[in-house]
Amino acid sequence: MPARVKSLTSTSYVILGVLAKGPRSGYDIKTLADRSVRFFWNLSYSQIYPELKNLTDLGLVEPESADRGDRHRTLYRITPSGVEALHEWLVDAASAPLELRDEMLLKLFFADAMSPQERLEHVRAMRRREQEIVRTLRQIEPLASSPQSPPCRLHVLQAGIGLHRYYDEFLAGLEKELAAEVGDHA
Amino acid sequence: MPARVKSLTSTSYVILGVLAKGPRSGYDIKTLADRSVRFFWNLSYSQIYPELKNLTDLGLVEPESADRGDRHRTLYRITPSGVEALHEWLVDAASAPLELRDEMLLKLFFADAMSPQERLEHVRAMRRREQEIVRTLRQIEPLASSPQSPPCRLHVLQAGIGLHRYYDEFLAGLEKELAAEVGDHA
DNA sequence: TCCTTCATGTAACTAGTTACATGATTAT
DNA sequence: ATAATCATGTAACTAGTTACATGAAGGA
Repeated sequence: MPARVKSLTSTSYVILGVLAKGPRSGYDIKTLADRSVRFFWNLSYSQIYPELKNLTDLGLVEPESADRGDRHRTLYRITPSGVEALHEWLVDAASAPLELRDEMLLKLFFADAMSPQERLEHVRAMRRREQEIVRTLRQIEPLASSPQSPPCRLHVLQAGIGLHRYYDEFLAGLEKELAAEVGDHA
Repeated sequence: MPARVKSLTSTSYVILGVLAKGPRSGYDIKTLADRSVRFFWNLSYSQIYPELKNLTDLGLVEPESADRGDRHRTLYRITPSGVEALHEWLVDAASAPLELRDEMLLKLFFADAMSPQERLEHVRAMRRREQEIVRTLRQIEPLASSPQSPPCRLHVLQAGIGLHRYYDEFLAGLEKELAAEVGDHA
């Protein structure tokens, strides 16, 4: 008797999508997700392990023991039903909304309650953050450019790099404007 | 004896930020947020009303009855402690991470399991979504450009418009590439 | 009369984060 | 030795969504 089974969420499909390339452990899934989808869909261990159980109950993945010495390890393999479920989700054209949450942009929105100097410092902090994200994404680029990796992976990475570069450039314009106001040309 | 008080979240500060302009009802806060911060920080009634109580317990806002006829109505006014709390949050330079969640980008990431035609259709759906967001944001522009509105409001709106326009342009390039592949020049 | 807007809230659920807990293997 | 990586999970909490529930005022 299977445990009460939950329906699938985007997180479930991320896991199925990763497993579509071959059997992986929960740990592998986390590592791979951190190097790819993390920037627009983050996963944590406390979501992955329970979800692997749920997918097993639904017959969409199958666990297989793959211990290495005393270290116990379970690989999960996607089943034909799993492949089917993944494909159904993929081709569903229902347009999900983009969700953006940016506390720093929120602060910028209320920045009239800050001094011009504080505003300027805030925009600079935002720029540092964006530049850091771009650096991180660029480090992944060689992986996504390899011939084993399908082109869509690189497309998505380039979208991410482009968006964060655009954001930084926008903030650069704003920084200039605010710096002129303050008389700070650092 | 105040109820158990929760500490402040970004959502609390959005409410304080709105109330900094003057007393508002929960309903007003929702309406204003929907026309401004919604695109990078969404609020729902079921967050607003309990949070107004919490902020009251903390002494950061004060309720005042402002019934209109038989329709009962409570306005909340920010207190000096509330203004202080808002300012402390604003100037805290701790760089919060940007959170982006985009299920459609997720599908694009796994698009190698789709046919080229399906991929193309997906990118077109994404473009329609981005164009719709840009249209909505542009409708807000006159409000944010008015002299009563501080410049930071307009800056944030322009950041949003720019980002979504950039996203659409990126997808346009991708669409072109995929259309050439499929031999579809619609 | 009927629809929209104004107005306030709760209950139940779903999703996600953080902290905790453990221990083997591999590289330095 | 010891630090990093591999490996798996739970418990408690926090945040957020969806559905429900109600009703007055104002405009068409």
